[in-house]
Amino acid sequence: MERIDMNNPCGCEKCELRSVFFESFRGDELESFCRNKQETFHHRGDFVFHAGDEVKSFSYLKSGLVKLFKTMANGKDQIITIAGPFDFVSLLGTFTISHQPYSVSALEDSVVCHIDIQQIKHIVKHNGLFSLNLMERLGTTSNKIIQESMEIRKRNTHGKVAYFLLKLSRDLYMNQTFNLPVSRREIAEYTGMTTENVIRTMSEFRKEKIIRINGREIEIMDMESLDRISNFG
Amino acid sequence: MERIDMNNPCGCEKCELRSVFFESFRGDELESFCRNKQETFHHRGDFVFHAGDEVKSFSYLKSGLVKLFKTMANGKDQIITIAGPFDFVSLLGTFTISHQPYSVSALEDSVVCHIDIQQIKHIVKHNGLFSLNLMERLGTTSNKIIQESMEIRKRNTHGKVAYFLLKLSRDLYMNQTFNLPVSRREIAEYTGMTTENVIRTMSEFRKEKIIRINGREIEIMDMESLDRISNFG
DNA sequence: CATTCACTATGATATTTATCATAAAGTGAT
DNA sequence: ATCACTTTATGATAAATATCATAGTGAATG
Repeated sequence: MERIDMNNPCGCEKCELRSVFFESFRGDELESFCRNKQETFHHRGDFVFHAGDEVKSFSYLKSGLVKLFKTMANGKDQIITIAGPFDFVSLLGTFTISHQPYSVSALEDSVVCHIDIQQIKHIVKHNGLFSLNLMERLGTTSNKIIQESMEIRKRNTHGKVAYFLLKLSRDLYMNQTFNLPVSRREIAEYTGMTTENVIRTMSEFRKEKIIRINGREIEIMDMESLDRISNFG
Repeated sequence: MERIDMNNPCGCEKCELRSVFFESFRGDELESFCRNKQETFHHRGDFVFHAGDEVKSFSYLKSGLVKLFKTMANGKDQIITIAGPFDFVSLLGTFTISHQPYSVSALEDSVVCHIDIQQIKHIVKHNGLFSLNLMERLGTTSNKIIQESMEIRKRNTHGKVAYFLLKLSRDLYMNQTFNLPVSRREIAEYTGMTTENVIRTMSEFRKEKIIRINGREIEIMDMESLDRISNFG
């Protein structure tokens, strides 16, 4: 993890969260916000938080890709969700709990923005528009996680893998060819399957010419079939 | 569904949400709140919301027990969570979405409090302390759902059923003897198993003298074993 | 450059879970 | 009380998934 020293700390012109974090600021709130905002850079594989860490900041992903996960008693990880740019890395619990419930680590080189938790609480308390905007945004995030968890749960192994590949293709990369940001083991941790069955399922998709696999590169060749497997499997 | 006419609309002396809904009110907010708050009564089995209904209010459970669920394409239900007194029935999505993502129905006779969504948004916007309190409370709820979903997912069928029975006994009824508020089919919908396997698993627990079943009444006879099954199954 | 280690891959087998079939018991309505 | 319907129950079988074993591949490291 490296701290980023910025000459322009609030150079967030392209930030999708502008509407939440800036358009509702008043008076000296913006200045105070910029003064306290910190960015950290994390190489692929590095941790952003460890489960159990003290919650000091409210954080969101500026660029890259991270996974939120929990390490179970048997040492295996369980992935809760994968977050992309402008997704919150701290979930809502941040407001009530003192220690991170999940670990967060970088799947790709990532930049995370941290806002001091006390400062966020202060702004929420004193700026209603900001509160409302933040609440809407946080609600969407939590809802998405719950939604996705239900979607994956109801599918069989083929459906789970198809759903995951489609999610990457459609929501994250918006392209039918993309580089898998996760290992087969991580897909297993996310979908609740065994690694072997993820590999087997992807091999079957390959043999049936539904996808093409070239190292980390995946091309969805038969979107219709993959969709059918995702919806009926 | 019956509307309740109250002579004392804000007679919520025992409400656990007092701190969120009252202690942060200022000036005429309390009066306005009481004027607009509505309560509805729902008999066991009745719907509180149907998925797809327009979101008009922000709602929480005053008494009783409800389930939040989704009806899938194949007609089967998937239970997201079971909510008890003072749990929110509207999740966070309420702030962003226009239509209910889930159906809600009463497992026991229930009273639900509804606050006009526009009014809630207005208060959030103008009362920072209320915002912060509400956000904390909503965060806890969402977190609990996500948490629970992960807990269930990682268990095998025996572990799922054991976990569910322990949850009822410990969190909801705080007693090792209680009346099951749900059918075996609903346990299946909540845990993602088949009804037959829920029945079979409970029968096995009965045969092994871990639980006693007498109609709807369940007594956990061997808490230690059930705990072991929940934790290692 | 060799070595180690994680990842991908595949087959054989065991286990778990779902499906199908049947029946008894409970529930609500008339 | 009777009928229709749902829930609980159990067994037999099929299907899905996990486990175990083995090996090739690729990436990182000294």
